[in-house]
Amino acid sequence: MINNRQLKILQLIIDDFIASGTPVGSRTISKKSSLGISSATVRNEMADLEDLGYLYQPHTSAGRIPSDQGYRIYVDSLSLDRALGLKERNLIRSLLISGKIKAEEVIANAAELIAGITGLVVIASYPGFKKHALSNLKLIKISDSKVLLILISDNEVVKDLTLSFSGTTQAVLDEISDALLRNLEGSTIEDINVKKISKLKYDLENYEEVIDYLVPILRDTLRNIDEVEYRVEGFDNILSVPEFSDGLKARRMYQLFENKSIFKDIFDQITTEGIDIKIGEENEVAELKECSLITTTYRYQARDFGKIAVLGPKRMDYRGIISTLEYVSNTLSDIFSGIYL
Amino acid sequence: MINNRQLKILQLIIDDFIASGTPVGSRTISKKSSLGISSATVRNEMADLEDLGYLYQPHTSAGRIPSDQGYRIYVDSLSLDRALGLKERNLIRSLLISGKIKAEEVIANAAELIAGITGLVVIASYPGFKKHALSNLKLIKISDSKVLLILISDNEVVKDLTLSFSGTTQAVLDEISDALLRNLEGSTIEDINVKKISKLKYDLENYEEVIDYLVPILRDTLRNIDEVEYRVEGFDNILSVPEFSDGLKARRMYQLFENKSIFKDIFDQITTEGIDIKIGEENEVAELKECSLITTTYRYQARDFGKIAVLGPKRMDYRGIISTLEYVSNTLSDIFSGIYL
DNA sequence: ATTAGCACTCGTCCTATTTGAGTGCTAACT
DNA sequence: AGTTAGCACTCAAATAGGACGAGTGCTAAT
Repeated sequence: MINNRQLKILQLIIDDFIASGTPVGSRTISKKSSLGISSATVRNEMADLEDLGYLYQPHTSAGRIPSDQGYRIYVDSLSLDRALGLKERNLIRSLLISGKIKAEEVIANAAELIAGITGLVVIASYPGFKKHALSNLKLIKISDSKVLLILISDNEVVKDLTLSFSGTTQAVLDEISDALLRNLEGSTIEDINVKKISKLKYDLENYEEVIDYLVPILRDTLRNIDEVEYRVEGFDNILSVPEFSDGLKARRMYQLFENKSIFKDIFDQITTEGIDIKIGEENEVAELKECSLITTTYRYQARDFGKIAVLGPKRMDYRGIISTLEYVSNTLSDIFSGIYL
Repeated sequence: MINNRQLKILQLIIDDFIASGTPVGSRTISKKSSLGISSATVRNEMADLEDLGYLYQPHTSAGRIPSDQGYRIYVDSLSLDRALGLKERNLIRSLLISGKIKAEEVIANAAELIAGITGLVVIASYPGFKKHALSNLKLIKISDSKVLLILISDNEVVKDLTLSFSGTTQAVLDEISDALLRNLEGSTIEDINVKKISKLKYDLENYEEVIDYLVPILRDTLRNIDEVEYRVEGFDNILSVPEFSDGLKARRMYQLFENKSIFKDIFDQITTEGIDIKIGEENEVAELKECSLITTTYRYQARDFGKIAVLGPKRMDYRGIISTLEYVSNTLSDIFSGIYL
């Protein structure tokens, strides 16, 4: 299929293209390569590599550019040994263990760090909420017509929701809160349904009316809780990437990120644990077919994962990004498993 | 100083420049104007207007562009009668009264609406928190080591803060919450100090230790509550504005908005109530000296105001934006005063 | 005071022309 | 049989040169 020398040449071409962004010619490779090969030979090999679909020419008299397939074989053959030095590792770890309390903040911090290192956009997902058990709950009076509902899950995620709810006192709300919690504690959010809520009536005989009023509001509210939340860091980086810096493309990217549902699409295509790489057309999300996406998962609790993705042009530093992402996600897993407490 | 005809010509030039974005020549004005004036005459007047500092030429053989001073006199002479038709007013009002519950959502909604209408960036500030009285408070257990503090002010703003706080039960937290509220209710957030919190000890004899632990945490937390929060809508619009659409400028703008403190600077320069217009160099914020900023205030409660600003290139539709902003802020004031309940 | 007319300026657009980085192919070399 | 020197060829990008035209300022006539 592809012989050793061809692979070596392909790697050199891609390395050069990633660095320069311009099509790579045979002479450049001939000079660089330690193989002691003339440009004519390189030309012959390049022609073969093009026939195999790993390279293409933007126009006849230009150098070569890697195709998605070319990037793929390049990435698969990448060696990650010593990609990250001890210094870098220590720096990353110390920046991750920065004393943030909330899981959200830790993740946001990590995403920002990766964005800084890679100069690309980072998308992170927080652990889910719907699939976790309710561990605490409180209704708090905001005003005569509004009540705040606070939900806390056993993975320490906090949700607050404002309900329209009038004519009550905090004392009554406290009683209702206690009763709700008694009945719902331990249920997962998605298991909380009308039946469970309605049972409260037996528990709170004096407040039947209030319960009747509250049930439909609560049901609708719970139904609309998002399963996962997302965080984007380093969007501004993309505005400096030549591939995206014209106004129209930048705007499309911005608008893409405004609709949170895109993040679900992006992450749902990743089914494996650990590092996953989607190059160009390999992406199922249409808007990202000009991009590469490197994703990793971090372990949050026993069986719960969050994901972190780096998004950028296909021409990106795969080696560095993979190593960084791998190290950060491992460190996050350690942090959440309590190793650094 | 400047005579009637000169003003008229200046207005025509600026109208044309706002619409076209290209320097305006004497022939264009001569044809458009109802004054029945030849291009030569217009040229003479234009030369005078340039001497007066209202116009300038980007290069010798080009038409004229308004200076900041020119925009200023143009804006000051603007008539706003019937700038907004009944249809538009009704549409705006109906979109504002969209059944949102939270004040934050109402404002975000309004900002988005204005961004859509004007095609520019909108920055809105929510009413403050520190200067309002505390109306409700609750400590909620998140996990063994974390507690959530919910603060509600009498202007219905909700703040939630996560505290590091271990080894307690919800029952204890409820008692402490009640005691805290008894002592602090009605105080403004900025008035809550160590002395007030410490008095709790007399109220909660059994929990001295807990209180000792809580006091410094609470004090630091309260000190760090932001006075005002901000919301930006329509940032993507700026990516389509020719004046800002190159990558570097767009990135600078994005980064400018990432540091929330810039919003304080932007709004602090506005001291008047109602519509305020800052054109180019009139802006005290250095990064906005190429922009125009139109701000308005809306009344939230008796003596509390929020602000909404439209930010864009100096070449913007002042008339339309001012009218829209004025109408929206008035309608918001009405909504918050309860007229539409 | 206004305007027609004219010379002049200068950015923009269009059209060669040149340049140079690159290719593919062939024939000679090892 | 694989490698390489050599050469003709291609084509994007850079350069140079007009021509164009939108604009000005000034002057002289109305």
